[in-house]
Amino acid sequence: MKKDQSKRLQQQIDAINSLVLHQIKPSMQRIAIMDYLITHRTHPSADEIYEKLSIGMPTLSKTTVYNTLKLFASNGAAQMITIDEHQVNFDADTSTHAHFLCKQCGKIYDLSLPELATMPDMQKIEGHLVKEISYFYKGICKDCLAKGTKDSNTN
Amino acid sequence: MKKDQSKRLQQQIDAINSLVLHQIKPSMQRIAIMDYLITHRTHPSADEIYEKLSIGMPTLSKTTVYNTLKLFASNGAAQMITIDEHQVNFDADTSTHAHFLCKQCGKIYDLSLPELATMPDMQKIEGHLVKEISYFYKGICKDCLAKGTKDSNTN
DNA sequence: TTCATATTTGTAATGATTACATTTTTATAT
DNA sequence: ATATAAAAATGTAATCATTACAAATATGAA
Repeated sequence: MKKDQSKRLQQQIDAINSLVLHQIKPSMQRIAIMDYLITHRTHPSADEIYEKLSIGMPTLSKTTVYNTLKLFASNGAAQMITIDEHQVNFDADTSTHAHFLCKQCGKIYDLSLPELATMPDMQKIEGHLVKEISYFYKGICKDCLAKGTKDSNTN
Repeated sequence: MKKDQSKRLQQQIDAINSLVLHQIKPSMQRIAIMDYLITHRTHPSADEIYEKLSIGMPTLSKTTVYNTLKLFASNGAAQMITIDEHQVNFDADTSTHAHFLCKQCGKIYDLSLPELATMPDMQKIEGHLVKEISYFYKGICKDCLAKGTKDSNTN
């Protein structure tokens, strides 16, 4: 229907705006990747993005996805999340917020921790110039806790 | 001299104590690895530990180092630090403290952030059970700032 | 000593990420 | 429009940290 199309279009525009805002020249691939990041708030990995996008964009190269995400990160258009020791994840939300990784299902959640947000960017801590901040939490997520409650919740 | 020897011995004992405290049966390799972690507060990687220890312990296997560090981490005897996207680093100090990675020299610093230490372990945040907490900061360290100040410090 | 179990070892995968050379696209000047 | 240079994307082949796995060794109880 018409509404879906115009919504899609608006999303594309949002992606382009974010690129331009962060001094990144838009291209088909960059728009597609940024769009994916904005519309999928699941903190995808490079490989995940590649797998999904290459369906509708068969010529897409995995190298392009890696290069583009690295570009996004260094221009502040995306956040690189190293919460999982096995792969890097990405987040289009570059505001300082915390992440929670469920050790059981592997899902990464956003956490809003208002008391931490008070720290301004680009400040010095113990003499070091801070450019990036990450708050990572790991454990068992709400959903997995609920599932596990059935019988074994002793540990 | 005598003093050095007794100091070394005390360090070994500290390593063993940490293992036993965390329900890890001591072995030559485990003691050596824990001892290395305690006496080298540089947040070494598995490979770094292997390279250094294998000099005085030629039969040591890299797999053992990896397995042992994983064991330490899951028993709370060491902290796994995923601040660097290229490799995992380890810290024998399991108290909740922050880490700072210098993007220029790659060194990892400990940061004591008193206001963050207030959060007790094992609490729930937004319904998720938190078991581990990591605070990561990245930027340019004190030393690199000092070196760089000579001429180019405009950016 | 003997058996069972835990630990270590060495080698061979695995798999995410990167290097690199080639091809394609884009922008600009003619 | 065309030529040309620069930027971006592509595909393949490395790299390299980490893990899987099977064999060897050490440990501890019976």
